[in-house]
Amino acid sequence: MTTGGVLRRRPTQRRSQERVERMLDECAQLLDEAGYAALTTKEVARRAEVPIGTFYQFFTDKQSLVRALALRNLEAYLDRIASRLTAAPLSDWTDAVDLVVDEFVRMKRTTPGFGVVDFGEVLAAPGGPALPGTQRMLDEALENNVVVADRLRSLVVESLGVAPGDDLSRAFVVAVEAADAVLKLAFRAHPEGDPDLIAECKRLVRRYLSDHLA
Amino acid sequence: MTTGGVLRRRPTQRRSQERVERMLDECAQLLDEAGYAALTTKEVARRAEVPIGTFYQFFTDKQSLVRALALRNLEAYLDRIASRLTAAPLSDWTDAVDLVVDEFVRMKRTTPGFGVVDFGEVLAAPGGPALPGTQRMLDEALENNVVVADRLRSLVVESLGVAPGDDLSRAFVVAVEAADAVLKLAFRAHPEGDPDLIAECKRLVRRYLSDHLA
DNA sequence: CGCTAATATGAGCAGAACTCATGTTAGTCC
DNA sequence: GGACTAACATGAGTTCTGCTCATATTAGCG
Repeated sequence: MTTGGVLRRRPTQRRSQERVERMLDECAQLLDEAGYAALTTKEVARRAEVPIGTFYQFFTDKQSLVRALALRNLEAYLDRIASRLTAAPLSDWTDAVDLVVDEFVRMKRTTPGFGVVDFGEVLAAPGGPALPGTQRMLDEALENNVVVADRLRSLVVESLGVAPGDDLSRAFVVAVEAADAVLKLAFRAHPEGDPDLIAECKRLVRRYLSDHLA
Repeated sequence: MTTGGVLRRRPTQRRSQERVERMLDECAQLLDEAGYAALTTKEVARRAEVPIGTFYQFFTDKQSLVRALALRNLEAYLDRIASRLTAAPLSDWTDAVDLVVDEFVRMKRTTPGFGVVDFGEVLAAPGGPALPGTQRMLDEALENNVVVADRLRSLVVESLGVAPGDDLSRAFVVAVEAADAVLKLAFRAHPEGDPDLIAECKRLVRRYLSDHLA
């Protein structure tokens, strides 16, 4: 796990590494139980059996905690996609859509706190939405979904051997953003993910990408 | 303005009505300035020149404030769509996509706090995401985007005279959810809304809906 | 003019995020 | 072993936010 610049200090000793991991686990649990608004640093610390001071040794912030969790989930997701692609390469690009969506659904069902992967507001740069003159760029990779889109694109392109067009990058970003939204809706509508909405999500993405990949 | 069951008590006298309106205005301003996390009830009250006690006379909650604002924006949006449709009926359903998206962009540019129209987490039922056994249903209309989708569908169907299929309802929900996500991305990428992403949003929706409306 | 419901007000309470001064351990070089 | 440094541990305390509530004032109406 890389957990980029998310932590205040990276734990080097075994015990503190375990503690950080435990805090992330409990954070995920609490997010699934009561949502972000009800998430409490004290409760996370209490459940992880860690004093509150230790929490703030490693996380600068409540957001920092959630961001670190999102990053961990995101990497787990991409790793699974990558390994499934190398295990069984694709014959058709439409299979890639199924694979990517199904894996999302699978992780959402099994991985606590997986719903936080996007979480635009929280994960974006601090200070809230675009202060005047700030103009956050796409390629600054502040957006989680943009990162996912980029990795997915390279994985799929590699596995299929397509010519990497320029606008393919943007197309993937759009597709990921849209699919993410529809899948989240599917899980808001039904705890296990509304099957019809999941199917529609695939149809949406296939329809949209067919121009670029057919 | 209807502001459903959002308020703790509906203001009947002129002065309090103005005060509630002023609080919503300042809320919108603050949301655009610093985002939801930095939003403070005290600051809203201070700017609206209303004591904090008065704030809680009308709003049960900080969320209640934001929900009321979202509702106000949402109704303004739908009203504009409706009046534009009656002013100049559509010849082609693809025009409806342009109209709906362009109007969204226009309002996002001009109306403070318009970004809050969806705001899944915040607007959803209190208690965070689906507690075990709760299973929030789509047709409970807790989802703002579902309301928007339904209204848009009836408006477009009416203006075009299409046969209202059963799955058209779900298709509109999916389209609205996806379009909303992509448009928000467009505004995160560029303060005025990235034109390429706006164009892609239209393409996405047209592609997806063509099965249902062609 | 009196009566009721609506409105007004801000000190104060509960609790959350986060700090910091002080103590303890792990690793390393001699 | 001992000495030294950097990583880690700790929880009482500070600050600030959401929100309440007892009490005072006003609007509308017969």
